Amino acid sequence: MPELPEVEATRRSLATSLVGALTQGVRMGQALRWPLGCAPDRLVGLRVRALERRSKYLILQFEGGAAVLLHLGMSGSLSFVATPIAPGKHDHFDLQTDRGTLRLNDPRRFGAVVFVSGLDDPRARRLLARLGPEPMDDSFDPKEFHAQLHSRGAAVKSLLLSGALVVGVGNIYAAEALFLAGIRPTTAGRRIGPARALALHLAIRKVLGRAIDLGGTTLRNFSDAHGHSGAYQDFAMVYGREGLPCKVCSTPIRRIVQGQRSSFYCPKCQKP
DNA sequence: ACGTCTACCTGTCGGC
DNA sequence: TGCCGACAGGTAGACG
Repeated sequence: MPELPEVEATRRSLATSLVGALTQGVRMGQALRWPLGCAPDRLVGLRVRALERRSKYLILQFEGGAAVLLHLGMSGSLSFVATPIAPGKHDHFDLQTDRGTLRLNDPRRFGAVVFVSGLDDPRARRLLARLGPEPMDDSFDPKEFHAQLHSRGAAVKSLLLSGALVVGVGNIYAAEALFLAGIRPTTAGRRIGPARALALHLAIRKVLGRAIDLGGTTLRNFSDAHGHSGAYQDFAMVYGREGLPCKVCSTPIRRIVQGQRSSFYCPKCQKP
């Protein structure tokens, strides 16, 4: 589920409730992608200082420097409620605070909750230090983006998903941004000139920005921490629309597989 | 260094 | 009704 807009929607919906809260207890369900990295008790008695986001990781920072990295994987979502109901089959992490309980529900368990003593902790660095630029930051520079694209032979879709050129773009928004930029997902990075690179740079920001404003995309079960669904799926131009007419030119949308993932594109609007 | 593939796990849906 | 395969929003790590 969650790409950058969904993670950001989650962060925004949680920040007010969590910042300043005091942790009081932890409940673990089934194992997630990685072990927590500390005894659960270590998470009790900490004051939340901030809730940040880097790429698709949420970073729950505590006073004193410790932090919890949260990743939602493919199927994770967070909720925050004053008085939680009994945990269900897929509720794998509860963090109880004096203001309510933060709960991670993740049926596929590709998500993760990792405790680190600080952001310079090796475990944190291994996950965060090598990430590409944030799409909405100045560090995501159009000229550098073009230079990186131009130096690679792989398909532009794969390059977007790799997180090396820019982070936060997943399978849905890669398809949507490439449609907006008029570029086929199979186009080799090195075949993309400055003008198309600039168009793609703009398209990535536009698509992600719009999706953030709409609270993300809800395909099956994503919702923010207060249970609100996203609305971006109603505006998708190509994702999940195989065989349906292109909203611009009516040509049927095609689906292909790249790197074991579906890609959707309009063969007329998007040029090789 | 780069590009590609595997593995992790559960649920849902369509076809027979 | 049940079985079976395809597919689903991510990504670290292994391999050539």
